[in-house]
Amino acid sequence: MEKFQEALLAWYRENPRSLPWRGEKDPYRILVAEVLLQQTRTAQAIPYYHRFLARFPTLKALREASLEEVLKAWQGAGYYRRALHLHLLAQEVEALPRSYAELLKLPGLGPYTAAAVASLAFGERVAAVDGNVRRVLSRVFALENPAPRMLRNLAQGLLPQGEAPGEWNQALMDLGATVCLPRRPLCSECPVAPLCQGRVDPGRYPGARRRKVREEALAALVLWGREGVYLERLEGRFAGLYGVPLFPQEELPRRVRSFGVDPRFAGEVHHTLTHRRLRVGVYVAPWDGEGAASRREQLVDPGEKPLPKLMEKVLRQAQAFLAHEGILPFPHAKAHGVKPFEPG
DNA sequence: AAGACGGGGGA
DNA sequence: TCCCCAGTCTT
Repeated sequence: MEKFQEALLAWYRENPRSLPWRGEKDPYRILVAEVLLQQTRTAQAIPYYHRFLARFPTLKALREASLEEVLKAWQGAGYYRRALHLHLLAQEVEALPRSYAELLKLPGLGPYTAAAVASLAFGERVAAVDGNVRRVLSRVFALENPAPRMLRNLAQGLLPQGEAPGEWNQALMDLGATVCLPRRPLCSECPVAPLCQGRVDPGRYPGARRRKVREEALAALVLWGREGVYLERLEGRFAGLYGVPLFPQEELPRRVRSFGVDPRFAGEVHHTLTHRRLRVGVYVAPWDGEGAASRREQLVDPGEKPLPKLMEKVLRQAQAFLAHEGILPFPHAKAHGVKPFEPG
């Protein structure tokens, strides 16, 4: 496999991607990049990388911030548990541990991220196996459905002796990201194509994972007043973020009764998650919190809270409806701009 | 082993 | 539409 290593390293020296965290030495900044990159495309992660680090430049700054501030900086990036784990981790350790084994114990760090940080920041000889590496190795060795364990062993055995482990890991990932593409790989440009056992049928390796998408009918209740909208801290899905009450469609009558309101239908919004298609009926009602003193203080400007994209859609829909009806919108209306109301 | 967890981009 | 992304955590 020496030829494989030489060919890939030679290619990488000529074709490295230019990324904000390339050449970065600060383990904390490397960690933030790697966590942001979990299940997230590089192009999507880059703006958040800059935003997050501008706000929390050091582990200490992150530690001293509130969870809500951290989530606010993460808003829009998705998989919000990542932000929670980063904040948690900052409380747990004074400084980042320097070994793979210790890094693996931290919340939010699995085999990939621990290996990436250990190799990139501390030069440890551990292979980082992400989706790119999985795809590259599956093709090179014609593996249709390799187990994570055997893939890690395989990658570990491939680490070259004379090369910095971090460089090697990045070389493998760059190849996957720019040449060994999921669909229609650019085999004619691939430095290891002559050694690739899967080249005859790249689409076969690794085999496709199928996922079933289920539909969910929900209702959102937008209670608005002069001071803002009634928001609560969400649990389960979008845990830690804020939003208007969201529940299964069939619970609408019960929830309406419990708030003592008489809402109007403001339209529907759709939102897709990895394994779910959400169809959300938006219902709006004026509300001043009367008869529910404990809730009155929850009337806030949504712009101040970390909201998931779904809630932004819901609020936009509600606000468009109110504008269409000539009703005074809630304070945050201007922040998002008013879109024409579209019935149905 | 399977499901949950966001959001977006490319074919 | 479907795929899947520099994955991790929980049943």
